[in-house]
Amino acid sequence: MELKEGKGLDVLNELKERGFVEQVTDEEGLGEYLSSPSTCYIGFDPTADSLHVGSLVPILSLVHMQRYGHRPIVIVGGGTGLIGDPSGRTEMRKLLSRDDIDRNALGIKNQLARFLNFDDGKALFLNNADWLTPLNYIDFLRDIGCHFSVNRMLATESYRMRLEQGLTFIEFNYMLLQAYDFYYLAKEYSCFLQMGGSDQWGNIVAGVDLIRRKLGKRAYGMTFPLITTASGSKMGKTAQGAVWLSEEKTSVFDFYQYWVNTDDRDVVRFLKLFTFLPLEEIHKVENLTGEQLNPLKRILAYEVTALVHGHERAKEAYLSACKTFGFIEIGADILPSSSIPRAILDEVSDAIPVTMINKEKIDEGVSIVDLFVETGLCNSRSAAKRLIEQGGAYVNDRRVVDIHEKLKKDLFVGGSLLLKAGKKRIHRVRLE
RNA sequence: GGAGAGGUUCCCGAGUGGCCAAAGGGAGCAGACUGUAAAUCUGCCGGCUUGCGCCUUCGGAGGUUCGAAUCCUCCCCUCUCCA
Repeated sequence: MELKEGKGLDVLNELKERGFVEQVTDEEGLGEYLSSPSTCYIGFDPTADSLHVGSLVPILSLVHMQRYGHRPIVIVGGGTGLIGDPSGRTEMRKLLSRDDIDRNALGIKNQLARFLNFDDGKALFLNNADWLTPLNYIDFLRDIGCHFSVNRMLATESYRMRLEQGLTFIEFNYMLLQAYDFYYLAKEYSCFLQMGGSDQWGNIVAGVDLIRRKLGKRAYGMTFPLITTASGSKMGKTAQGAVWLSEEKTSVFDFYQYWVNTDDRDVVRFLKLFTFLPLEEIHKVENLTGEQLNPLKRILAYEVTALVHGHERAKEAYLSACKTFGFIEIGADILPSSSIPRAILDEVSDAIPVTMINKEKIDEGVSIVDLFVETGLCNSRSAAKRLIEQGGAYVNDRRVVDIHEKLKKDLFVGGSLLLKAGKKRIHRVRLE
């Protein structure tokens, strides 16, 4: 990963131009802070063992920081995860066990290692359980609690919406703990910038205040906008659930497809947010409309997939999609920095998710309905039948009309067969 | 601890003894149209079944009844007011 030369304002400007910045506590001061190599941090909740598309913005902001020579710190909330952040929630979070949290933290760390360089302390991965669990309740109240005004806490957006629903005391403490994290990092790691989602504003500001009071130093906060799609839904949510960054949870092909299916209105915005393609190049394609956006969508999908899964896997997904949806020439002048293959390649690569099936089973013929269920393309046999009745089921690109159809061996061309649910969801079945 | 209100299928939300697998909306899925877009239109949208139909569901457990999401009892949970 190449390093960028530049002053603090440059990172800030790049982040702003790319749409990463919602709010900053003190823009001028922050610019100054970032004018020399500095440290910044973001906390991630260990609520699952994988991050999803929604976490991409925070992750990539840290990557930008590292590229400009700053030191990102990732905090995994091993301690705060035991509490549960009420921000942006209308219901209390499910409390996780310690084991769950530890396992999730590990998964998250492995994923982040794909994005950030953790060598030689260029980025740090810390677990706040290390300093939160040893805290003594009485000491904490006296040292930290005395700096917080309940009146002001209640006035914050994050708590106000919860006051209608009910808020437990354990959750009410979350803000103090996160503020303490920031204070601790400022003290121990000279980290004076915290970033986070817009729902974190209250927690971040609390930390900034605490640092001022305890250390007499100036700290900064920055929040990212909540990224929604043009049609109004949250990023990374589909009927199947979240779009995950881990291959086990969301196949590379599906991941790629998620991005190709981006709404027209979002394409340029997403190129800025989710790829590292130079802004000058993106500016040049900003005015493309209609069908011309298709190459951009493919590039967007390719680039994001490459960031998350690597170029090889991205290429496979891209070529698999081309096989199904057709190849279009992507001009060399369109976003030239992208390494998407621009010529027709006839490599035999395949990123379509695969299910293996026992050979013996096929001999007596396997029911088409069962196969759709087994591959996960349908949730139940009823759903599979419905799909067929509605004409959305395909075997090797032939529409299935009969619910009772049994698939025989001869349909397995070269030992494999292609199932489609609708026009976009594809699955391969191989004999073993 | 006391008083009241409430917990319905993915979400919101109707339903107060049979016509309820449960209105309506949203989300989602499929089809048509397209550009793997959006919008629109049509259909679907608990499970099993070719189908007649059968099974499971209305916070939980019991009960009344030929029959319960609807009535009764106990329990759990949430909210509001009071302490």
